[in-house]
Amino acid sequence: MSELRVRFAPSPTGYLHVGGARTALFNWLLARKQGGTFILRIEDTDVERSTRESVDAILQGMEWLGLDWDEGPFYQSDCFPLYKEYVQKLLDSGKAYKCYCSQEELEARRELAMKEGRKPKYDGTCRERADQPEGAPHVVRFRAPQSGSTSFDDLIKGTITFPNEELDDLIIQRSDGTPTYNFCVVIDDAIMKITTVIRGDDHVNNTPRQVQLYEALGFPVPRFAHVPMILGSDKTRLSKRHGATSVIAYRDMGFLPEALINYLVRLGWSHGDDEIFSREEMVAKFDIANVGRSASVFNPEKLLWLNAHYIKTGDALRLAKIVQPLLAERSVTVADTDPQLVSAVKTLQERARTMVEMADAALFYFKAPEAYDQSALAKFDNTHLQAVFQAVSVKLAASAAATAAEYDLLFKEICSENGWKMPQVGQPVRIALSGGTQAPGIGEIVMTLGKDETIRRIQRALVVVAGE
RNA sequence: GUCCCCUUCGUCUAGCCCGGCCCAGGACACCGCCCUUUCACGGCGGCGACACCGGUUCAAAUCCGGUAGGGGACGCCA
Repeated sequence: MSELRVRFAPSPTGYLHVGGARTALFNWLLARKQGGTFILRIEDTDVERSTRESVDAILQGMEWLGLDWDEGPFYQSDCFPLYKEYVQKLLDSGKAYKCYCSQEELEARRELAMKEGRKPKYDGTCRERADQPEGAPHVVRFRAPQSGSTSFDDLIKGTITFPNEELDDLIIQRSDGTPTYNFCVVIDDAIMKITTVIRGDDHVNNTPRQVQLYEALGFPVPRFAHVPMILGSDKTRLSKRHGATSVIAYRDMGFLPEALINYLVRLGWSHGDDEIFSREEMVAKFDIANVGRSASVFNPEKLLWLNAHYIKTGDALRLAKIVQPLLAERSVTVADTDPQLVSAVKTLQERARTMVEMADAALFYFKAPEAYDQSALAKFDNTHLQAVFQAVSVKLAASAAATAAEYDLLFKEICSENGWKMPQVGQPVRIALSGGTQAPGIGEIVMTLGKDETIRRIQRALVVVAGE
């Protein structure tokens, strides 16, 4: 039994998007589950469009998601001499030939074919050409079989068969001497001894040509698993106009990597009715056989729900480290291990769906309100407010309470001593402390703020109210 | 146009391979009720789907055929 070797092979022409991330995840999961090897390979044969920035962005995205690779990253651009060797081999054995048709000619023929309702494939003009004009610009084409059919067993979609007439002689080397994608993947996957190719389903049409190439080159054909696409809400291929598609953009919007991973793994794959998966559970339960055959729509609402779940159940110290820089952007300076910050995080874990929401909601803990929600304040008459603030100040100053529960008890006492109902006290105090009406429980706020700061804010509110 | 693939609630999906347990289960969203000092969390309930047509069968979401719809590919991009 041979050991599993899989790879993720993005082309560095943009950031890591959610579709690519899911493909990488499925590869990673299978490798981890079976104790195989996960390889990262950068497909940068298109020198024009490949950039260093994209490579960095992809690496950064993988790292953030915790998808670590065992070998690589390998760059196809480092292997050009190797590809050339194989092109020559094919040329020597007559399995490839030089084609002198110009791009303009090809373009024109393609358009004509389309217009006449024919398949716009290469017409084979140079296939049997005898003369080899010295120094004339040319590409190298693979001499593909023209009859019969080519098929492969897809681990997800089952057996797929293509009639060979549908496949034309694809270009394996450009006129500038660089190799093309379909040729390089085959060489690389063969040389890296990839046993299972897991990739997006937009590649199924390429697969029969690649199978022919493997055979022509004398390489064993790997197994294939084509995972369905991720679509936008209008059921077309997911793109920028559907909103964010970059993995890093989700990080910046305050999503936790485990939430995105959990969301992605459930998109197209399932394990009964399970929804929440830890990394370990995913690895243990993942099976390519349970990947669905149809495309799925990316649903940001569900991602948000998952994110809320992971914030709710996450470790407060770790979350504090994540909000801290967000707070800094909002000009709040606090150490990420500051007990007050950790306490603030704890009071917000059940209320924030993203870390950005948490940062915004935490602001009031570190900045006393500059203004109060007037319409909320207007629900109470001025003398009542003054009486409440007065009573709270006095009671607090004399109290030894320190926990949220003890503070809650203290507010209950204030209520019973003055014949007030809880909302009559809680709401004004909440406004005095946070400026608004939407905040954690009073006891939690007071505990997080500390007794002294609480009294200061109450006093200030008293002055403002009394001055009106 | 040609080829390839796909089709269960609005969305993600279970069930389909090995027909009956499915007048189809779970989750997100939505609606309602409860909990409650605000906002949330949570609990309970509701709404809501087998694309269509035909066949096989005592019985079909499940098997077979066709139709329609959707997606993808058709590049000296990957």
